[in-house]
Amino acid sequence: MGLDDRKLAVLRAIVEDYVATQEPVGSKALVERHQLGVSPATVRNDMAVLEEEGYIRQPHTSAGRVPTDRGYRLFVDRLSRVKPLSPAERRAIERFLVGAVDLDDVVHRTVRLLAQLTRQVAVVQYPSLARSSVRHLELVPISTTRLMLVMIADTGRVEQRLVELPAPVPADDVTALRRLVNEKLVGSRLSETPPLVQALVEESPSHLRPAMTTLSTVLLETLVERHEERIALAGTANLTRGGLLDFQGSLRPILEALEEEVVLLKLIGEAEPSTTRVLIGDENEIDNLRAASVVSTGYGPGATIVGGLGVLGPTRMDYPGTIATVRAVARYVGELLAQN
Amino acid sequence: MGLDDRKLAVLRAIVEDYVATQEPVGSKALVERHQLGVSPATVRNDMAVLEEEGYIRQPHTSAGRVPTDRGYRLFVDRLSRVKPLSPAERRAIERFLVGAVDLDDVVHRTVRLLAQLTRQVAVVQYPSLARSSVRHLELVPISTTRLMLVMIADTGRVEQRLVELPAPVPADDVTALRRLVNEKLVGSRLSETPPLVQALVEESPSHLRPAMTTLSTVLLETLVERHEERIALAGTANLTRGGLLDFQGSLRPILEALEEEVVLLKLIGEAEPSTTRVLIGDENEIDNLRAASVVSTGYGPGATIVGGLGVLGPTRMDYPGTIATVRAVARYVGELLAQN
DNA sequence: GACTGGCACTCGGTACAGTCGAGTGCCAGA
DNA sequence: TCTGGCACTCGACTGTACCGAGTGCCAGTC
Repeated sequence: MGLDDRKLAVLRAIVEDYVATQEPVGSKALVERHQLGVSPATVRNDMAVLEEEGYIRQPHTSAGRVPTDRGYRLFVDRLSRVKPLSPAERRAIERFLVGAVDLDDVVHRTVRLLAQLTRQVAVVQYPSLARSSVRHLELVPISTTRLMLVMIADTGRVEQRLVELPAPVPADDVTALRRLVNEKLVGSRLSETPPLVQALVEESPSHLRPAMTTLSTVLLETLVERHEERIALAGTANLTRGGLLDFQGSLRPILEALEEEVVLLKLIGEAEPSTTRVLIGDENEIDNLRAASVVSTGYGPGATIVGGLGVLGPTRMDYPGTIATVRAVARYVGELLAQN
Repeated sequence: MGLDDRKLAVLRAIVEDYVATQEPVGSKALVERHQLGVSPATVRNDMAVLEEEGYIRQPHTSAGRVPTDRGYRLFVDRLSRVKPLSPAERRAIERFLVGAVDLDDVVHRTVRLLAQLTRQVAVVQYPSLARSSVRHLELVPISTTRLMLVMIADTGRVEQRLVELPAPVPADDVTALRRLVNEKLVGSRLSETPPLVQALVEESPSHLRPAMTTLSTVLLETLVERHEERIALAGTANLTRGGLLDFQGSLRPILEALEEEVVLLKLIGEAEPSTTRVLIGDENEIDNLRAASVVSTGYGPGATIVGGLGVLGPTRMDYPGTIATVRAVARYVGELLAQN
């Protein structure tokens, strides 16, 4: 049972109108606003088919039609025309991102920009440590038995951990430790460090062995294994746009999900190069977000991906516009990172 | 026109009942639930006086009474009895905060704990740089003309900035710079550094002068002047408790305000030692938060204050319980910080 | 003078009936 | 295959009536 071109055009028109007006759209309004070249009655027949196929549905008998998740999916996959960014948006992006002083700043600006442009909830993942390389490791003595380990990654991320040494370590030894770890680890990807760290312990002179052992434990455990991912969020106030119509009036589950970093990471962290992922309503694995859609993509300097970013909004969302914006922002951020 | 003891008891009963039930409380229900020892008619007379004085009001003619902001204020100042923490809460606090590995971790755990215990929106300010001292400054060469400046503060905060040097600086000079800044600045409070930094530039050998000048600019501008405050937030989902009754159904302004770091800082950042500040509804200077109350206090190791924390909720809030929890959490966090 | 019981009154909430109109499905005809 | 027409459905809105919680007031009592 194929859908001919006109039926697809009808679906597209329904999606576009519903997204714009937020009201179920009827056959009459449809022919008035779009040049379909047929009468309302014909459109009604098409609608009946579309409904049977599960692309649209009627909220109640005497109302217009509303797209289903499946309808949005078809729309996104086959019907939406790419919407180029307006010059104003383009300018906004550039203006927003120049002058960022450090990574924190870049991420914060980006997430706000994204929230503002899409008028939805924006999420930006910090460059993943798993995808970073070590640029420098610093050991700062806090007391004789305590070191602050500072790792600077090539992506700009800086992580610090307190290391409790088993025994006091003199300043000279700290210098030696610093030299050793830097020689061995600088330049390598964090995901590849475990064997290197192992070797580091084995190769270190015996008087440094105990300290190096604790140090390596901290390194492995906190930086590599449970690789600390960070997330920035903005625009939650946008959830309240459209009154209580979106999310059927229960913001609760959405807000709860947004507080779980793990959930957010799942949403936007699994980015693949140069694809933009769109999850619509039910397609979402997280129950709390079944009423929402997510548009996400990866970003990074050049062609490599170091993290993800995206937005979350009602299924009734301007997909073409949102996709365009998300992509554009990701590209700009990538360029920005490439400069450093 | 003094309020005698019974009128105060009536006000207290109204506040307690309204907070518990979220429904306007009438004279009859009041005498049933509290041992006031008088008849409903008498209570009604008292209520009339309380209303005249602006402590309570009637949402509509045929309804019970509801406390006004002024009523809550009186309640908080003179009527509420301190509510000791339950052992369960006490245990929760301890359990939640042990095992924190670094400052980020402490702050995140704290803000979640606070949100969970009070069932409201929790805000925790990172230890303020203005109130921190320099523990160590590190310069990491990124390229010949770029340094990463890492400052470790005694409060555990670690800040990094990229420094663009006017001309290439050899490794030896970086070492010299590092030694100079550390000698001069370690141990001093950030708020007191400007004259020291000035001296640093003037005293530095001429071949280091240009680099030191840029370095000092970065130091002053980004770390001292617009001293970067950081904030953690949790529990926004709690805003949706109590349906749409609180905040008269418009979460919007609240969510917007919560996204503004400046606003949050104003709320909880102006902490004075050992006081717990309670801002009720209208008392709040921020228009968007006129429908909310804020309970905040300072925290820090020992008696010193390094930052603020607090919660935000509906004016209809369990003030005694919230105040007790906020204080307790602040105390525990202080102890935790003192250990480092 | 302070408290109480009684009573009339107010007014939001709910239930119900009636009307309106947008939108549909179906069918006969072009 | 499309179209115009028509009967039908059902949510939204309006107006009415009623109930009851809660009040204010007043006369009476301690």
